[in-house]
Amino acid sequence: MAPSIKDVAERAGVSVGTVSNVLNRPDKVSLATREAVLAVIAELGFVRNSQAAQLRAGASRSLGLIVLDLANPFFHDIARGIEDVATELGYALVLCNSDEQAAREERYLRLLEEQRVRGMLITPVEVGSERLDALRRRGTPTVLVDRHDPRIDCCSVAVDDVAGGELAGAHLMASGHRRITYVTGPLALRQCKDRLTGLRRAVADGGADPDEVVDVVEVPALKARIAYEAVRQLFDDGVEPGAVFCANDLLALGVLRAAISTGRRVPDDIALLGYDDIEFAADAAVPLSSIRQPTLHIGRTAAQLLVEECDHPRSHAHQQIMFRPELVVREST
Amino acid sequence: MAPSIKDVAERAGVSVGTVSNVLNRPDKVSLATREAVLAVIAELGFVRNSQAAQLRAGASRSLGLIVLDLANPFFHDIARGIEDVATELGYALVLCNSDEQAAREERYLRLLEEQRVRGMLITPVEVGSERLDALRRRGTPTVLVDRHDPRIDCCSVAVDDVAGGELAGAHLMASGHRRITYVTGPLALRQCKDRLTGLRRAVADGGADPDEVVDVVEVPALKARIAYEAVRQLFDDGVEPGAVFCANDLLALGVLRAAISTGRRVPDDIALLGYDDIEFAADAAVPLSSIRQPTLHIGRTAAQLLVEECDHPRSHAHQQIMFRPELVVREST
DNA sequence: CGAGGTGGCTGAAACGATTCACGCCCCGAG
DNA sequence: CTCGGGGCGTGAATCGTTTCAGCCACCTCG
Repeated sequence: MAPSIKDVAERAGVSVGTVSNVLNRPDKVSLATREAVLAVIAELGFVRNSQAAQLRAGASRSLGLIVLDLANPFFHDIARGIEDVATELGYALVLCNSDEQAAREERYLRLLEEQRVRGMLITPVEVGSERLDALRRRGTPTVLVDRHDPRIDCCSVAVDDVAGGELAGAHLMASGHRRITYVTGPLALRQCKDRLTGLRRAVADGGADPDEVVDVVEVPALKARIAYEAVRQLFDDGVEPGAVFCANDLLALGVLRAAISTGRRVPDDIALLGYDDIEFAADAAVPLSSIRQPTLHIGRTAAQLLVEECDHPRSHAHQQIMFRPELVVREST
Repeated sequence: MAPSIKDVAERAGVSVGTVSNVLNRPDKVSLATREAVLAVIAELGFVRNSQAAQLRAGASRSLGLIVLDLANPFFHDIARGIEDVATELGYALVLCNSDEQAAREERYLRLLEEQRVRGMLITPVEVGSERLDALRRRGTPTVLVDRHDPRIDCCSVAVDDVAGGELAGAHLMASGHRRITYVTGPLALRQCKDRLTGLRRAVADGGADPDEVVDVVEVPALKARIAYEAVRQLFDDGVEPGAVFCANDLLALGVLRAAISTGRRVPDDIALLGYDDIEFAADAAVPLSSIRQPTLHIGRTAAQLLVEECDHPRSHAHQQIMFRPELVVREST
């Protein structure tokens, strides 16, 4: 089949040990031999079998990443940051998409553990997964991404959603709004709830009563269409929200569509603020103001923490890192 | 370190062969032994080392996929289709993102070959890559995705872009437009060129002169912002395109923004037709008509072809499959 | 009672790369 | 001339799993 190091050795008239040395510590081999071996490698089209190498070495040079949804620009950018750092530091990244299904997550966890990844980055479908815990106990360094789990002791990188909500609230208050509609996905999601908490806190800090200022419209999914329909319904009911803060940009896009399709002007009739600052936000019919999360940075940091733990397991100390989001003002507010 | 099959065997008081049998052909082992072994496996937290298994087996159960840009919904959906089929058929998928950089593609090709993937799915940065060719010659089954290369003999799955352009042209002609602006990325890209070819053909088929009907606006990148600026410029120059066909939805989103921000009505003042039917198309301020490519189906088919070749290399015959796109009419035309 | 079968299990070989203790050769110093 | 040492190479052991020839005990049937 594919030529092995042994075939190369035979053809070049040297021992397998020497071929291995050419590959891994060329300075230990005389120039003449090295060149002869390299010539044979090229001639035979030899490609190292990394499974065998890693089996012998006892540890691979790859990291596993399991995200909830690669189609989501938020996770996509995080993955990108992780990949960049992993590559820089000489690790390969195996990218997996759990699609928010525990069964898929479970399958990937097993797969990655069987492949003996050196470390794992994961946004778990639900915190406290048994399999994940087992993986950690068996000694695979693990970093939680966009999640914290106070019960388990490991590194994590997340974003302060309460602070994001505060940023939003402060911005809308500063623009003079005294009635703010919060369009959100299920409040059972921590992110959605935290952003509301922040929003109310900012309103209170502005000297107003959150209960009077903030109206909540909870929709069952973080999708543009759903928000569009919910807001159309609002309009039909005669409600005219002067300022809308959305739990993510997709919802905001839906609200924008509802406004534009009914002849309302943004930001004149309705101020609109999103969350996440996805790529489409800037290119929407009215460029959206949004709360930006430092996605690339999150990814980079997570990868750095993980590699640090992989490379220096003894001296490593777990860290829980919390990033602060940032307000991006465009034309919708 | 991690317990091996040998540790399990010792603890259970059986031979390693028996443990392996419990894992791989449980019917060959008596109930009592099987249960005893499984109990020890659970107790020790044994996880099979698939590197060793695959080394011994001489072939892995994983496929490699290298796409140009995972952030692009088109590729994302294709990847999804591939992943689904791979999983169904018992293969794992290793997902890589070349980001349209030849160097990254090259690196991933090497990585995947070293990992001995069983087969490869790829949208090459440029057709005729040396390394890819070498990989094929060395015997790794390969399927081209969204590309054809007449010079090399392998399976491929693509979409007929000329047909897509025709669909667009016919639709706009049928709506009574006798002046069509084609907003496109670099015509050096085959897709952009083919879609134009199709558009002109449809115009000719409709009994009109393509040179009179079709205006081309070529912009340097397939990005919303660029299209927005180009169309604003058009407006400033006093040009009023009655119908715009865009080489992809991102461009169309940019055109839509230009129209809305200048008070023009879609579709009344400008009919607008996109390409790809990305998720955002349906939720744009004015839901976009678009040409849909059967992305999931492309992915599924590509994976099926590849697995077929992997599983039956002797009887396999290469196929070049071409899908036809489909017109989706919404509110923008 | 013996031959033949069969179910259940054993143990060693093999996969391909890495590593390391050890040999060989040659040169220079004493 | 001898001894020591450095530079190059060698080849066997090793990683964890799978596979397969073969062994044992027991059963069945003539």
